[in-house]
Amino acid sequence: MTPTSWSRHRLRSGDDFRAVTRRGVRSARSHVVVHLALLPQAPEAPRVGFVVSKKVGNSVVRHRITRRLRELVRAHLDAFPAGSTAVIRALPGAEQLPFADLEDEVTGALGSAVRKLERRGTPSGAPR
RNA sequence: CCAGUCGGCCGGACAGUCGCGUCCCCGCCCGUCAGGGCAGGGGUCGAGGAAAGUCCGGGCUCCACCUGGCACGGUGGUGGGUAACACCCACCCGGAGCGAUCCGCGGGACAGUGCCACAGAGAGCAGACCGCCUCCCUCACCUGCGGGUGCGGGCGGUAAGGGUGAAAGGGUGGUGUAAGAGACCACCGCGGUCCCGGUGACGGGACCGGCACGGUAAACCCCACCGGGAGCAAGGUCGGACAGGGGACGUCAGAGGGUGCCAGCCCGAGUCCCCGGGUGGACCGCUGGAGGUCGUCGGCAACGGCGAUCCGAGAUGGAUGACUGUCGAGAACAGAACCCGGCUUACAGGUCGGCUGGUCCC
RNA sequence: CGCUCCGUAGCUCAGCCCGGUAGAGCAGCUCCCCCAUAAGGAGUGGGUCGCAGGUUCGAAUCCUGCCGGAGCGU
Repeated sequence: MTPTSWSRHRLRSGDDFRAVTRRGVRSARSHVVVHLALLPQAPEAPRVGFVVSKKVGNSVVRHRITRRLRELVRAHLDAFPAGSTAVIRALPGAEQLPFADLEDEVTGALGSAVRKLERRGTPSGAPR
């Protein structure tokens, strides 16, 4: 894998977050939820966004979880289908998890989300 | 050494690999130039003592620029420090402690108003329930014929004692008295005048008064001093998109505004409301400052003057993570968003120093 | 960034301005009525007044600081 800039894979707009969490498939583990969707007009490179709400902890805890998630997503970028968009949401208690366990939860949830997406067949996000 | 008290400092360190943000250099790409872009390489720097809560004070920016009175809010011993403060330092007073030291919203209750429940006789120009005492009346008893004692009743005196209460109109001791009482005396307290010390809060002394004037102002209030409003989403530059319609008031005899009201002064040709539509980009502000360190001088200190030296974040969906190794070892609270000075609150562990009390040794 | 409001019984709220007794409705429990249930009637328990300091003789109430929860403006 050629070195790439992380900023190409970032998800920023609130509209994109809403589109993925509403139309995409969802797969959960005990401390993490993965939403995945194939949106129209999406670029070839997969994009990922994070949601860590205030219920998870204070600012330090939320930042630490976001950094860990970003780090392990960067290591597993090739696990995301081309052209897909993902949102990973952390649940309360995630800061207690060792990094390796968090990695298992995210990759496991991502795997089942990909299978769900393939079973659905047609690209989701089609207009109603 | 033990116990205590006050203050300062640290807030895991080092090394390696991968990864992120700012800035600089190189490289590559676009462009006629100006310049712009990048996924490559190298270097530099990269959260806190509270970055927090947003409780005060300022800087900065804008508001047609800001005066006076009222209202509202804040501050509240004195003197300093400071850009300023509700902060800091020193001192005074009161309280706690053997002490070092700590705590105090610490002006005014003879400008006025209000409140002081329950209990209690009486609670604000107070008051006689029990008690104590003089005198008078009835009755009984004793008698040395002057009177005395006792039960009951009455007119009074009395704030020493009991009892109520947070608080009962100076305290303690004596003189005095029928019993009592600042009625009188001593000391203490209180008030006044004068003298001395101090910049001052205040302290000390002498004399006089002779007790009159309870508490509450974090109750209304009075006094002194302070406060124009909004906030970096301030404000500005560039670029882009769209669609306009209706109503109210007004254009110098002037709507409206100067963020409470009135007056003064000033600005002034547009202002406000409703329906509908569009944008929601980039850049500046943006970090070099009441800055840190060291020396020296002034000051009890807070702090200030001078000189030298250093540059220590600047994001914009918001940068610090992953793995490994070593070390008196897995440790706390916690993440900048315009900046600074404070306050308050949270906090594992460690470390240094001053002082106090006790014990032991020389 | 700038503000506002609210924490009182299991639940929904009074009481706070102007300090002395904490109260209402529903719910709960006991009894009556009824063959039985609901309804109705009578009675009854239950509150660190969010937390901690302070002012006062005395604080749910006044002051200060925290904690938690809603909401508004830009």
